[in-house]
Amino acid sequence: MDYQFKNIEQKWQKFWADNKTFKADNHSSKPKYYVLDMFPYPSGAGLHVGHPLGYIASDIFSRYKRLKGFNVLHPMGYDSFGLPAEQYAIQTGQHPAITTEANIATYRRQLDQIGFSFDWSREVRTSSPDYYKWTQWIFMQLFNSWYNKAADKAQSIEKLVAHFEQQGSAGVEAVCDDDTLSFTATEWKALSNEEQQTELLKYRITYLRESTVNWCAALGTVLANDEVKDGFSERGGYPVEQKKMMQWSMRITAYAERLLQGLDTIDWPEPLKEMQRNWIGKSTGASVKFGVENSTEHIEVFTTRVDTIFGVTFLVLAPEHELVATLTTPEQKAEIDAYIIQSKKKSELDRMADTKTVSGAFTGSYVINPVNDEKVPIYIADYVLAGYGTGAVMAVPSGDQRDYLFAKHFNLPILPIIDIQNIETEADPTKEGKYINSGFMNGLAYKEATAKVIAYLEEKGAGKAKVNYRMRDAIFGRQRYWGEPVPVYFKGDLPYLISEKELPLLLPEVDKYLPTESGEPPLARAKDWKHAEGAYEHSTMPGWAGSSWYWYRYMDAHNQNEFASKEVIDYWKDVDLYIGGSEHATGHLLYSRFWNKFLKDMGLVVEEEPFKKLINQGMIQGRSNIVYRLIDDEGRGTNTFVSYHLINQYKTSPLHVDVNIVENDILNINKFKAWREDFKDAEFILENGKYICGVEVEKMSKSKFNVVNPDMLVERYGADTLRMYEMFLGPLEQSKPWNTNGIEGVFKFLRKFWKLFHDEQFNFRVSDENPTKAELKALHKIIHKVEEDVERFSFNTSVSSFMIAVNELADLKCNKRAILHDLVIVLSAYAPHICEELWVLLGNEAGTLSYAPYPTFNPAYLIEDEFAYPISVNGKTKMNLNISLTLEAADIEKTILANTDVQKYLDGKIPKKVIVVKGRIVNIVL
RNA sequence: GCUCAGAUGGUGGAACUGGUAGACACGCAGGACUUAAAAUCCUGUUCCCGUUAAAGGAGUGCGGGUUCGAUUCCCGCUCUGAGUACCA
Repeated sequence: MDYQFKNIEQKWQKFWADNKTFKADNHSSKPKYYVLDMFPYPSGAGLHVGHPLGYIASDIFSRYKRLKGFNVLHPMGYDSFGLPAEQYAIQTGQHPAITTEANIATYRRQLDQIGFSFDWSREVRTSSPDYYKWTQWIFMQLFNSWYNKAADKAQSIEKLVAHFEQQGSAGVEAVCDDDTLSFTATEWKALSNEEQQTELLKYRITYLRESTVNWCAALGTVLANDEVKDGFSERGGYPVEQKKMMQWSMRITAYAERLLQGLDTIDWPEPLKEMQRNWIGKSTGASVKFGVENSTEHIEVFTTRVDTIFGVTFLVLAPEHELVATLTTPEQKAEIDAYIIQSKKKSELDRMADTKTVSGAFTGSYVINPVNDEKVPIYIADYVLAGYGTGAVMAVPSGDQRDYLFAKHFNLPILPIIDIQNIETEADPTKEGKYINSGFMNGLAYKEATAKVIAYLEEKGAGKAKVNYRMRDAIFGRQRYWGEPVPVYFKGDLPYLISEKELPLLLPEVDKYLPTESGEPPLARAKDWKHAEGAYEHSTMPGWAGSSWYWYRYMDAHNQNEFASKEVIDYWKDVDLYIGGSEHATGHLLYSRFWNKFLKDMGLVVEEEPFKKLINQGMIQGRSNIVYRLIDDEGRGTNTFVSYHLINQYKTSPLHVDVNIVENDILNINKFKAWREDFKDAEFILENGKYICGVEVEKMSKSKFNVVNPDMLVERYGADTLRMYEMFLGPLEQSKPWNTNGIEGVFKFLRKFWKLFHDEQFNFRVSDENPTKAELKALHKIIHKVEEDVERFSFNTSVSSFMIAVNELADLKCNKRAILHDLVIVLSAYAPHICEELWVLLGNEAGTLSYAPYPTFNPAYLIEDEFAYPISVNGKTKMNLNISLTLEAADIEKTILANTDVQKYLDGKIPKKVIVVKGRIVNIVL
C-alpha cells in the first residue's frame, strides 16, 4: 500500500491512548527527566500553526529521552482562568466554566491529532476546584509567613509573634512595610489583638495595603504593570489610570536578591536573564537624609552618586511625596497645587510622550546639605517618580542631564565638582578626575571619595550605603469573577484566613459577571456567600497565581491531601527542560521562581530554582498574501485585479486575501471568485497566465486572513509531515513567518522513506542480508547527527539530515532489515506515527518502539579510506588531491610535497609552513 | 535614549571549536512518462565573463583589522527585529 498517513495516524493515536503508552511512573530505576511546556490558555480561536511549535520540539525531546533510557515526565494541562472567558460571559451570560470547557475540548482534539506523547493522566486545569484548592493553600502559607533577613529565608509568622512576645522588635531583621518599627515585648503584649494583627500585616509575605494600582475602568479591574502597555491595557487596549486601592500584594521584593543571584545558576537564554535582571533593577548607592530648615522633618533620598553630594544645588520631590503639603509655604501653595493637579491629569498618557519639557514648582522650603550645611531649595517635579527609591532625589546639575535641564530652566546654580568636568552645554556624569569644590573630598578620586563620604554620613547619622531595587511588590488582587477566590474573610477591617478544612473555597454563582453598581467586584453579587465570622474577600487572584506552581501538581496530580507529596517531589525534583515563549520573562517566569523559593524556604520542595534549562521558541508570524485592485479614474476600486509584478503600470490598492486560497503565492482564481460574493465576477490582469500575489509579514490574525490552521494541514499531509515541517522551518528559537510553501518537500521525504520498505507494487519487502559499508555509513551518520542535534535543540538541521540519509539509502536501493530497524527508531522521535507502523511491519511488538533503545553510534563506519580535498598554496586553491587517510600525518606531508603536481606550484622553493588540519594539509605557505 | 538579538542565492535556511561558503528544501528552467493534466522521476540552478566542454573573476549588510586562511574573532558604521523607558 502507498503511504496512507490518515489511517496510520488515527490507528496509532488510538493505540497510544488505549494503552496509556506515555504514562510516566513515579517510581522507576531509570534516571528521571522532566520536560515541560508552558500550558496554554484555552482561547476560543483554537490553535493556529504557531502554537504547536514549542510542543513539537518538546515532544521530540521527550521521545528522544525515552529512547535514551530516561523515565520521562511530559505532561500537559490548561491555564484556564482568564479574562476572555469572562468577557464572553459578560456579553452572553454564558458561565465562563462552560466556555472554558468547550475551548478545552477543541484544544484537546487539535493537540491529539498531532500525536504528542503527553501523559494525559496528569492533566491539570487551574480553574478546577481540585487544583485551586492548593493555589489557595499556598496563598495561606504565604499569609502565614514573614521574611527573616538574618536567616535570608521566609519563616512562619508564629515564630515572629513568639519573638515579639519575648524581646519585642529588638533583633528582628524583617522585610517590612516600615523598617523603623520599634517596640518592646511589654508594648507588644499591651496591644489588642486587632492592633497586633494590623502590625503583623506589615510583615506577612502576602498582605493587604493601600497602593497605587493600574485601574482599568473599561475592564473593571486592576492590572499588573506587565499587563499595561503605554498607558493602555495589553488586552483590549483600554485606557488605564492610577488609583489608590486596598490591595492584596505579594512581597516579592523580599526575594529580589535571591531572584537575581539565582539567574547565575540556571541554563536560560541570556537575553531572558537580562530582562529579569533589568526588571529586578538592582542599583547600589546610598540613602542620605537632608534635614529641613527650621523643622524637625527630614527628607531621605536615594542616590547612586553620593560622591557628587557637594554639587547638590536643589532637591526634587515627586508631586505625590507625602511631605509636599507640609513643606509648601503659604506663598507657594497656589503654584504647587496647580502643578500637582496638572501632573495628575498628565500622568496617564502624555507623561511619557512629553519627556523633553521641563516642568516643576518651588515649595518655598529649604533643606540643609549634611556635608557642608548649605541651604538648598526644595522643588517638586514629575520627572521624579513616587514609586522608585524614596520619591525624592538630590539634584546635581553638573552630573545629571535632567537635573542640568531643570537647573537651566529655573535658573539654579550649576556647580562643577570634578576637575575635568565639561559642563558648558550639558551635564557630564564622569567618574574620572579629582574632586573640586567638595570640602573634605577635594583631590580624591571616585572610589576613595565615595568610601569617605559614606563613612562621614554614617558617622553623622545622616546616611548609609544602600542597595535599591526597581522591582515592586506584586499586586495580587483582581476585581474579576473568573479567578481563584482569596481564602480570606474580614472581621472589622482585618483579614483572617479561613481554616484549611474549608478549602477549596469555591467560586460562587453570580447573576451577572460585572462589578456591582457601587463598584464592588463581581463576587459581591454572590448571594448567601458568607463566612460564619464575616464577609469573604471579594477580589480574586490574578492569572499568574495558578501558573506559579503547576509543575509540581503534574508530579502528583490526584493527591487529595497535599499539593504534591514529599516523596514524589523528592523523585522528580524540578523541571529539566522548559519550553515556552519569552513574553513571560517578567511575568510568569519571575513569579514562578519567587513561589518556588518560598516553597523551598517552607521545606515543601527541594530545589531553589524550578526550571533548570529553558528554551524560548520563536514567534511564528503571519505571512499575508495581497491582491491589487485596479482603481478607476475617479479613484474608486474596480472589480479587476492586477498581478503583483505588473502593479507599477497601473493605479491599484492592496487588499488582503485569504492565504488558504493561495498556493506558492499563486492565486487560485476560482476559489477567489467563490471567496466573497462581490468577487464572483472579478477580472484579472495576469502575468504568464497566472495571478501572483504580493507578500507581507505581520502578526497572525483573522482580520489579515493569514491564519493557517493546523487541522487543515493534518488533513492534507498528516501529523508527521506537519511535525517535521514545523521543525524544518528554521531554528527553534528564531521568530519567523509561517510559510506553507515548502511543506511538500517534507511530505515527499516521508513517502520516499515509506518506499524504502516496499517494492514497486507497494508490498512490504525487506531483505535480511547483511548491510554494506555504504549503507552502514549512511545509517551511522544519521544516528550521530540526531544525537548531536537534539542535545543542542537544532531540530531543523536534523530534518535535513534525515532527507540526506533517506536519499542515500534510496540511491543504494537499500532495504536491509538491520538498517531500517535502527533508522525507524531514530526517526520515531520526529515522525512517530509512520515509524510505529513500519516498526510493526518489521516484526516488532506494537507499542515497544517508544521505549526501544536508541542505536549506538559507531564512528568506525564513518572513516573513509581515501579523501579528495583541495590544497591551497598561499591561500589560493590550486588543486584536488586524493590522499590515503591511513597514512601517518608526517607521511602525508611527505607524500604531498613529493607529488609532481604540487611541485609544479612550489616552483622549486621550500615551503615556509605547511598547515595541517585534522591530519589534512590544507595550505602550503611559500 | 538604553539593553539585547540579527543581516548568507529568487525564498526558508546550512556551514558545531576559524579550514572546499550556499548542505537540505522550496521555487524556477529543461527533459522523461502521459492523448492531456496531475502525480512521479531525471538534469541544471550564487553572480559576472565565456563556452561544445573548459578556464577565469567576484562573493556571506558596509568600511577597516588580526591570520597562511575569516560567514565565524576584533574595531567602527548602516539597517532590521525585540525588550525597556524620566530608575536618581
